[in-house]
Amino acid sequence: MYEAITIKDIGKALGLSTSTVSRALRGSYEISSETKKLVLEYAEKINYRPNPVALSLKGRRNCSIGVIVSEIANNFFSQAINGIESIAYNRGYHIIISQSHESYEREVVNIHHLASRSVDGLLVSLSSETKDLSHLINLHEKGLPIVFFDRVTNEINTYKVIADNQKASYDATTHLINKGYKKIAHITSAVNLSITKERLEGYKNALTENGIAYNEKYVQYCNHGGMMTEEIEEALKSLMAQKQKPDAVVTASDRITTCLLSATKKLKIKVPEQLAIVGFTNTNIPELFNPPITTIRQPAFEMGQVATELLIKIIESKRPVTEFETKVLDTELTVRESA
Amino acid sequence: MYEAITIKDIGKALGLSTSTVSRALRGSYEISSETKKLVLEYAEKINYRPNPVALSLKGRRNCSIGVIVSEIANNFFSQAINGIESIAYNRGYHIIISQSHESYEREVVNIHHLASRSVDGLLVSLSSETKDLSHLINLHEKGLPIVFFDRVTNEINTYKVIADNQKASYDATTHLINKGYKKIAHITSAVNLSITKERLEGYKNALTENGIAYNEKYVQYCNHGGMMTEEIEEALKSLMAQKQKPDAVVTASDRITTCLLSATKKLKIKVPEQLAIVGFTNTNIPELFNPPITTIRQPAFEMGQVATELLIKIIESKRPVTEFETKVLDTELTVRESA
DNA sequence: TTTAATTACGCAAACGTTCCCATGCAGTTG
DNA sequence: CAACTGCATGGGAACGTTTGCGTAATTAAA
Repeated sequence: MYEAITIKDIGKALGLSTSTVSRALRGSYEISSETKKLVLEYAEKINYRPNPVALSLKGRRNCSIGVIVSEIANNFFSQAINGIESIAYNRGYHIIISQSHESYEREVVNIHHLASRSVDGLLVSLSSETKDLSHLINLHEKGLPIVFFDRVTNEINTYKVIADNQKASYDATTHLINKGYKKIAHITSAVNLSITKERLEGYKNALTENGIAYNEKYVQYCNHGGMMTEEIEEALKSLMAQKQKPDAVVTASDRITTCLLSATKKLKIKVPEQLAIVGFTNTNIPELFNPPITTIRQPAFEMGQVATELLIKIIESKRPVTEFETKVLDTELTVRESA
Repeated sequence: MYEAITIKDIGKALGLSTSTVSRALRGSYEISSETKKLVLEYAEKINYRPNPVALSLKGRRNCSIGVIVSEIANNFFSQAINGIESIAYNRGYHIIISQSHESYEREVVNIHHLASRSVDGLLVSLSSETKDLSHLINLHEKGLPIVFFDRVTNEINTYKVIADNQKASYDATTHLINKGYKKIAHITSAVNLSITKERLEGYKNALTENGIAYNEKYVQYCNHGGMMTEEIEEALKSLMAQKQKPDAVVTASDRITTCLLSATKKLKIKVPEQLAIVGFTNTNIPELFNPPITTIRQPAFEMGQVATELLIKIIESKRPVTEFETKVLDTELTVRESA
């Protein structure tokens, strides 16, 4: 279709073999500086670009990183992606973004696609449906560098970057308790996600430490993570239908928080009078909501940056990396009118 | 790195040549049905996946579509991408997303990267800095299918998908006029974008048709399209510093609208008492803002879908497509309290 | 029975690049 | 002057796949 300029064309034009041209372009010490200069200048002139597909076939790095998240249309992830890109761009890497839409099947398909297009590494935030990790374990065992962020797993030993979810929801819950709320509910994501567990843990700890009994009925899991508004609405209805209506709620994700606010409006529940809300969200405009919303903000951009740095570190490491750690970044609780 | 299963492995295991295996997998008529069955079953069994990199090298389609937008962290674009993906996924295409961050340079680099990874086609929404289109013209002339959406150009003859921007901002402006506002400002994106021109046109038309003089000073261009909050704040300050302060404003993009609302809060300008606002935005939660905001909503998801269908149509067309059209989709004005 | 057609398969080139292994030549050493 | 070294370069295989062409075996037609 496009007849791109190849190394052969250069060779032909200059009366050199392809091997010489290839070496000259890579600056091999074997090539005389005159020839190098000649080749380099000519290549520059005709605007030669090596064909990355051919490079991939030869098994060389192609300086691209695959990113898979559940949903781009989500403040947290889009900010994280911007962080990823900010580092990748500086280090000469391209990023290829893919979405799982919280579907296990799509996650598998997309990860295979990325791997088979021979990205040099993968930045992964798991879908909420994912329980079986064999697709990733396979790739990891074959040596593909992988770094997890936000939604991680401990079935794979590699670098992970997460927010201090446990502490964040502990603080949020404690804040509510200190404000005098006693019947605090928790609306959270799919039960098997790492973030769900961590956030639930913090919530529980805060309750028990303050002598409030943990009530299972106050915890609502949303398997679609807020992608479906009905789900949140159901959760809210189910909470408000209980004999002991909760007077506050800690929400565990970006979409859940905004959807919940929407749902309270729809069901005419007054915030914070009837129900106080403090939620995880990375919206840029929490103060514009009615009421301005008390938020737990994750350092999304920074998480993306850190994850990318770690990934590139593995990719560029001469020897296989075997010592990994999990970076835990601080969150930020900002109190506004909703709680 | 990963030793994937190749066609050779299958051949070796089955005592067949690679060509036979290849043909059997593609269902060639030259291969006996027994052999086909044998190969197919074995391939299935060992979970063979053709190497897309090798396929690309051979110049075959690889069923992937490159998408470039200015910014993912933008309701309009993330919804459009979801629309793109919904079609692509059904038709067996993968999408590779890239951001220009409104930078011409990044747009060029990323488009080259996508093209050189031999995507089958490109879905493009131009960056606000882009004036020179030679990078795209080149690819287009070489036969790479390209469809533009939202931010288009008429320098390239291909399919385009846009919202009816002219009508949308005409309607919005008319709505303000009907509400009694007379001093209507317009905060918009970079001056050279197609959407900017179209939206400005509608704004102007509404004014003149209602006997209101068009005032150049009431139009503020934001070259970063709302990516920088300061820019919007400056625009607002500059408007409010005029002798004849505007009493209403039509904002021309997602980020501009929310940033403007933020800025009014910061500068303690009451909406809609001191300044009415109606804006283009695709936020899912316009009713949650304070005040609930009057919006012009673009059919982002649908635009993505239509653009993708058209692109795949070009990609899969046997003969070169030469007749193109520009699809114009309706927008939706929803009146809320901000105007 | 000979010849032609058909079927079912293999060989090898090609895509663009890298890289190991020559090869030729100049200069140096003994 | 033979043997070696170092240098600059070329030849060609390899990566995984497709595909044009060739060909053996079988079958059908003459």
